[in-house]
Amino acid sequence: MIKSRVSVGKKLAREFYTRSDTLRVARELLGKRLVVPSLTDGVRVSGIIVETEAYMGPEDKGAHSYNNRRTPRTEVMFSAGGVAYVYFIYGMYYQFNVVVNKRDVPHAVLVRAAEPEEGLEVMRERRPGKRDTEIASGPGKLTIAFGLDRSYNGADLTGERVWIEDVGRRLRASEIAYGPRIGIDYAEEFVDRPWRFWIKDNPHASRKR
DNA sequence: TATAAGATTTACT
DNA sequence: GTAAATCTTATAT
Repeated sequence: MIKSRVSVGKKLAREFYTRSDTLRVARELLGKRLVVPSLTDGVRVSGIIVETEAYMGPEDKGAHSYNNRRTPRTEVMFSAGGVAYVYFIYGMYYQFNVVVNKRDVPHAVLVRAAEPEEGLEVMRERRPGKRDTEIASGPGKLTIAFGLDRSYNGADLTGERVWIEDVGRRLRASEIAYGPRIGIDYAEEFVDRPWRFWIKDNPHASRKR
């Protein structure tokens, strides 16, 4: 059996994440490759990011860091961009975020969905009975498939545990769709802000609501 | 200490 | 379409 092969990628540098235009970073993460080498079992999994959401505390009522709320959970968002923010939600799921912007500006981008590339067999085991388009088509599903848990909170994305790389894919504006974020009905006037981005017509994005 | 709600998914009616 | 699963965090006694 022939091992599937993927294109060579270039790990995104700190400067990609520390930019102050968080919405732009959220858009530019589309088409990039999320890589988890999984040092424990030696299996490397990766996939192309196809859906993101921007969270821009302190102004954003949908963000955990709204009004600069600083707690043990939100602390990592106050770091300079380029680290992971992983938190547990609904008693069942982890969510994987990328911290963006300068130190003390608590912005983050939630990675909501990915198209699996490397380690597909392992991901299928972690997501039994699911079609390939459902393996990482949502933020909770993605963390299960990629094996991301709380131990990755605060991980440096320029390090060796988890990172995002450029695969030379350049998306046209017409290939990017946007709309309101999901699951933040409590956020009042921020509910309808079109801060969710996905690759248009990509079957690996989360289902429409 | 207690309570409510959550950046979700799944199974079931 | 509705609800259960299940636990951390924030906020209020």
